[in-house]
Amino acid sequence: MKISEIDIPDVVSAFYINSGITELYPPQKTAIEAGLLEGKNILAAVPTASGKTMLAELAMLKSVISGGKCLYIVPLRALASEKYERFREFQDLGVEAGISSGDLDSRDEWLGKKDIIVATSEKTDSLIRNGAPWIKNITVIVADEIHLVDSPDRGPTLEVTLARLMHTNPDAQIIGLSATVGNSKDMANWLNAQLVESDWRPVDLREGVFYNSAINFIKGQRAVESKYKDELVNLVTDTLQEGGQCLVFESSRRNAEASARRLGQVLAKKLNDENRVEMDNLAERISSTGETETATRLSQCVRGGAAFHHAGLTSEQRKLIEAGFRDNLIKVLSSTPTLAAGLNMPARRVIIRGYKRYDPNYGMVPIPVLEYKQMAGRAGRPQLDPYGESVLIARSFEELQVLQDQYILNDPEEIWSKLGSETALRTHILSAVSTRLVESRDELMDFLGLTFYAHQQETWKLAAIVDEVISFLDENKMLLDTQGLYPTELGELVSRLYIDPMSASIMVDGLGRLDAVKTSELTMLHLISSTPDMRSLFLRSGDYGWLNDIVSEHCDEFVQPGGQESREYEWFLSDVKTALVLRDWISEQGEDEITSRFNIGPGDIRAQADTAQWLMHSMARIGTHLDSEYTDFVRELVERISYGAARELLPIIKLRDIGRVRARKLYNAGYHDLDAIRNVGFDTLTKILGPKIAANTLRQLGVHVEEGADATNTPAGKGKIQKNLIDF
DNA sequence: GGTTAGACCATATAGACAGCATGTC
DNA sequence: CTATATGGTCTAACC
Repeated sequence: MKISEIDIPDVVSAFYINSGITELYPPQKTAIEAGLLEGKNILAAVPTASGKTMLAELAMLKSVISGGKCLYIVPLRALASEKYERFREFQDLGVEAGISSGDLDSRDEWLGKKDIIVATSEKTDSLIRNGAPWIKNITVIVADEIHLVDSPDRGPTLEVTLARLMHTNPDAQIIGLSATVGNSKDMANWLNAQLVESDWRPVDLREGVFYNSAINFIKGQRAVESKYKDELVNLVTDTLQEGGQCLVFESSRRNAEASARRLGQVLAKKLNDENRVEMDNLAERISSTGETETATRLSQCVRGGAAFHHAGLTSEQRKLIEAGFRDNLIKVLSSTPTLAAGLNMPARRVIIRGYKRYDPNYGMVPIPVLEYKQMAGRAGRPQLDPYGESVLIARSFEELQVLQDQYILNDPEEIWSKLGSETALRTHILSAVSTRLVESRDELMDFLGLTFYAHQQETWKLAAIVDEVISFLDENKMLLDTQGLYPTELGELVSRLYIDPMSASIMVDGLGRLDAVKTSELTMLHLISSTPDMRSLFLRSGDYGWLNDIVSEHCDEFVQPGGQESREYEWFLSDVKTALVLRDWISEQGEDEITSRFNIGPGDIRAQADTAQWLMHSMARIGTHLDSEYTDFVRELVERISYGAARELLPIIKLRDIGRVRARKLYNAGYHDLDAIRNVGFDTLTKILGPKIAANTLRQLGVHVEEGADATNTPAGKGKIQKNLIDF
């Protein structure tokens, strides 16, 4: 089927034809035959890279051009950015795209004016809770990676949000995009959608298991030369010699880094020098992302054309690595499952080394088939690779057979709603009551009847948990359970802040008991660290001793001292550990000190600080609501977490270009507030901040700085020349 | 004497959403 | 209730 033959506006078909797409992929054709362009709901359960996004685009563009408005729901912020960048290309068609996720909002005034809005599922939920007026105008809803309703922690949000949208916008077209799963019919049934299911891929995928110097496919073998002792190195060089790239999936950060190091060491000697300059530049840019061990190690790998990728990297480091891999400067990327789902990062050969993952309850468990298929599906770049290869690694003949049966020949699991958990229901019941979506228990059960859970199981199974949750919310004064269900002011606040009602309850309780303890930074940081919304750091065996010392030293500062039972006490200690990272952060400890002291990555510091800031902000709002005398202290901590700075820097740190480091320099030089800085001469300030920043700072404060004053003092254009060298 | 393969033991364990109001080194 | 890869250290075997 050709683009020109389908029922879409001419401008749309012209857009695709101009970008070189004239023919539809088979799954896209099937979707159109199933009514994609006639407003029918569609569930497309097809492999990655088989044109899912474009399938949704066709329906969205058709709708927008006749005055509609679309919502594109994704599971990850990074994916939100990726889709947003793509949809911005529709600007020439007069179609405006917007984005809304925790860290990015459309620069333009209001999402209401946008035609296609990309948002994460939680952000969508939050927008609904906060009553975004444009939601009712939505005509097309796309749910990307909808199989994630199976996820225990985030699936419920997705299904409740979709149920709610179906409820408020019954005429909207729903397009679900899913990986291939065992029970896609169930999901299609829930969405009242036509099921489009296909195994078609634009690049041939060969799935095999490496054993005894060869990749064993179901039919046939491929020998791999054993040049080195290291099997992984052999597998990688085998593909590199052919001109392809490799993606290696590992089960832990440590393994990901170790593999990248080994690969980098070998490849450094083998790589020809055609990209030497660019690679060294990339390595240089990576090492300038921070003076941490992670940055050093990563940079070292990149010099050998290898890299690792995991959540301990800062987002800047991740972006550099992703770009480096796309530009083919990095030949092998060794990654934890960060890259397994979502981002578009294919490679000719995917090596799945860690097919088991540690679970504290069960030990090492094999990953689900669904996850294996997602990783394997990364193999083969459309148009660039003649085929894609995925390789599992076996250490024995028995393992080889098990892996073939278990993964290659096996079908993905069924997905099951995880809405039946107390945690999930707590937040969504509060939301439904707070927004007046439901005003009684019966209405609540009716609403829950629209969820995926209800389509798989009987809702009466939920009744007992629903009762428990309602009495929890009632006891904690977030709703009134009288003749019906009514929200309290606190309940509405908690729902809008988007925190777990359990966290709110811990905060309310903690704020009420501050008078009884010696209230310090640590008190507050530990309080938020003890909420379920904060993911506390892993407790290592060596931590026990020194954490104990700190705890006894500060024992009068904790609102919730550790429980008696050893398991409870361990949780307490890991909360304390988390609080200590945050305390170091707001005490201006260097990144490298924190990362080495706690053995975490630089990205972890940022992630913990981000969450902490959100929770501290929430606690400030709750404090205001309760008229707590500690509210000002909490607000100050919000600021400090945001900048990672001590209290005394707050007056000056809000200046643009001035962060924790430069503010400290200014402070130590004796400039403690804006007035003091305003009165420093340009020359003096230049000695502290350099000419460029000094000039900008003074201009922000309304001081006139002569045009070009900053440029003259720069060693004539030197910076620029170097930059060019670096960039090209 | 120096090197290396293999045994033994200690150690550590994936990811990432949200509020709010605008800009770090 | 469930595991295992890694890397350091030590020992035995080897040239």
